[in-house]
Amino acid sequence: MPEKVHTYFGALEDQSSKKAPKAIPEPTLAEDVGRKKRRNKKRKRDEPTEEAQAHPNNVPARTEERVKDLPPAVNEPITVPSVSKEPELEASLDQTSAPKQKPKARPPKSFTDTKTNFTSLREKANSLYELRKKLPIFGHADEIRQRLREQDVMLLVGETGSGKSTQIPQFLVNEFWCRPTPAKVRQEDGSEKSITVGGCIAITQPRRVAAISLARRVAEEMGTPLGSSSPASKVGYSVRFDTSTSPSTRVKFLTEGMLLQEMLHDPWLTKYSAVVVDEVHERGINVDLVAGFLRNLVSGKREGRGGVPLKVVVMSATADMESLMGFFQEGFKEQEQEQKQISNGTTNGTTNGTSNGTSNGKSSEQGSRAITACHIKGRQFPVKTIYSPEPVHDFVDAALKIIFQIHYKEPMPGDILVFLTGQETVENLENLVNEYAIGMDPSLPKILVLPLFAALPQAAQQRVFAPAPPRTRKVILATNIAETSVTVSGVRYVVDCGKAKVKQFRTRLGLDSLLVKPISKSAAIQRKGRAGREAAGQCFRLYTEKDYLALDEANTPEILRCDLTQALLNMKARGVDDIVRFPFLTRPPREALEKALLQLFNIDALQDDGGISDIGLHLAKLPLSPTLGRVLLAASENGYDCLLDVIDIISCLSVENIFLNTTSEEKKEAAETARRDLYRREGDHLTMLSTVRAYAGENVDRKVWAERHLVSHRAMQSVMDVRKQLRAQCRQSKMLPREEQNGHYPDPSPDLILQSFLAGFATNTARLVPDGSYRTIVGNQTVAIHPSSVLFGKKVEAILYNEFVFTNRSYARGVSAVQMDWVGEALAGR
DNA sequence: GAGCACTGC
Repeated sequence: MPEKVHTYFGALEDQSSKKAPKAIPEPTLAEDVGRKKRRNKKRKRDEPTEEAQAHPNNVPARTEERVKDLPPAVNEPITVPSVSKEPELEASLDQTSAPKQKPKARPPKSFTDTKTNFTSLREKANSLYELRKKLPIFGHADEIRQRLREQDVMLLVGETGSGKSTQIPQFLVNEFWCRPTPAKVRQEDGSEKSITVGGCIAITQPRRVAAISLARRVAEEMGTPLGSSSPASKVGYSVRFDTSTSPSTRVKFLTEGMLLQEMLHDPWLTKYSAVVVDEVHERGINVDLVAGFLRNLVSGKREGRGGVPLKVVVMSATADMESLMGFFQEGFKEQEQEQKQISNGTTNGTTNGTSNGTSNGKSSEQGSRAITACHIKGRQFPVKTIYSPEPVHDFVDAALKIIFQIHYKEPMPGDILVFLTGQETVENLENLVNEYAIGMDPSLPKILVLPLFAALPQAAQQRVFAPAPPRTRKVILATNIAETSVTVSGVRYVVDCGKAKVKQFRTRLGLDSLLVKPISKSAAIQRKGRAGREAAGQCFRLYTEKDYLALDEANTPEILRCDLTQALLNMKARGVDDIVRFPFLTRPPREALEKALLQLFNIDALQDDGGISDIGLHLAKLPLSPTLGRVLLAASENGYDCLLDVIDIISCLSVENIFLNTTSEEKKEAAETARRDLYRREGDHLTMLSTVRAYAGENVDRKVWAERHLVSHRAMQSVMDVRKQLRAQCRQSKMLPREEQNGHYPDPSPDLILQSFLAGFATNTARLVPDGSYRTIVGNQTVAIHPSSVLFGKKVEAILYNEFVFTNRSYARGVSAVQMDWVGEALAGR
């Protein structure tokens, strides 16, 4: 039986004690994104077939007559015969609180599509509607709409399974405030310009897969084609390398990074009537920036939107709403104070209607200035927690015992998901389980061990999603990837080691460290929840209850753990002059901010007065770290050939490792032989270049080529995507000639290439000292060349490195040999 | 002698 669904709404009455309807598993977000072209082609091929299968009696319509009488894209109702009252459809008709608008005052653009089978799309949508009605959030549609009519900012806690990500955009899309609105904005020269503001809802997601699969699901539910597949499509998405929207798009799922990028070009987000920020609790650095910019946008005078409000919905799965509430309130307060000062302090009624954490909306004199909050309980089956009675020293060993204990005692079906720290522990445990399984009682069900980590080739990852063979229990050994990015169905038992590898940037040393640390309570709860998606489950924590209680409440926000150079560049490019006054959701330490500013000065991204330079503006628009972007600009001054070569290398540096890890001795030797013709004695940078050139020049079968050279085909596909994007961007900004010359590339010039790199990485250098070790030139830290480098074990005058990381010791990764006088010149030039 | 997870016009 499902747990009781308990739902309450702000300060309103408690509606608990309703029984939950039968759970519907959310669509899994685990599907492979694949490559853009392949998917786009596939989608076009597959969709009609899928529909035909779903409705065997429905002959796919070729006809135009069905299509031509479709209403325009906006306000097109889906007829739901069995439902007497569908709140969503009434939204645009309900004018009790909305200002009256002539229905056809400004008819939205209509685009016709003669190819899509709209009838079958609608039938699908109608059948999905029955499932939507059962989502915990569904009953609150009216209330949510009502509140957002009155207020601009809403905070929504929606637990896993509440349906918030798919339903909220549908609740809002037909609201009167969500229509394109004509507005006048004052331009820099003082003249007025007429523009259209709004009409579209943006929903941000931290991950690409989530953005794409949510868009696909919402398109189905709304009975509209997806993205660019039809000009009449109302739902689209936008992620790097893959944007699929149409002229009629009204609901757009995008990654946080993509929204930031859009904001660089359109700071007032004039396309949007609302921005829904989903999964804020994950607190990636991009979501912090988005939140800061949005706060400035809603609490400011909206002059760039001609005064048209922007609605902001901030959604989180965990209940830490107080800090968010305070965050947005402060923005409104600051603005009130400013206005007070302007109007000489004679305004009245400045009390904010949100003092006790909730707002009843109507009473607030600030109207749209108030913030409203609501909490929707999720749908989750109960999960029993079993703690280790004693502290555990070896969690691999402890996990092994628990896995077999579960397997012997617990009934089938019920797969086991084990959370470990990394590839190494996963592979160790994999071997152990397989060894023990050999001696298992043959009358017992079999065990199928499946590793799952990001570096695993795609095909191996997919095995995890296949259902277990008969009489077999799946044991999935996963890293953090299974905590948020990937949902595995069939899991009823979770084993949680309580640890994860965490990356932490140490400002003072300019060093990234990757260390095993205890997870937070909210991560522990998230892991546990993975056992209760489909039925009641159990979670075995390989730590004591006391240890659990001592854990941090939430994960450390990324903004406190990473290099801030890129974030600050983005802010500067958006015209934030005073970084210290920027509304940070969590303020990073002053030292970290200063260090990042210094770095931006060092690469000429800022002028002496702290304002952004032309170089900085250019860098902000590149899909690269500012440092790599600087290298690209430097290379462009060394001629087309150098720039093309540097693009190839930068493309490699901005994706995961392109060389496959070799585990066995045997493979290692094979790899050495296979890769010998790729290795360059100048170092890793030139080795990457020769690899990209060889891969790109392979016309027969790149996959086979990659396998033979023990190069990751998946990584190389990303490299080619980045390379293409960077080349296109360089052509656009005239750094490369318009035409792509597909000719023969001359031999690279290692000196020019490495000198270009020094323009961004002059401080990432080390020299050989008499004892045979390397010391950083700035800071005099000892650093060792990473074993994955082609220069590992070699001694050269000086090295340039891409990354300085600490695991067991300090390593330089991505290393090339440079001359000391180049380094001297690069450092003197600043 | 070694590789947590995400992400970008």
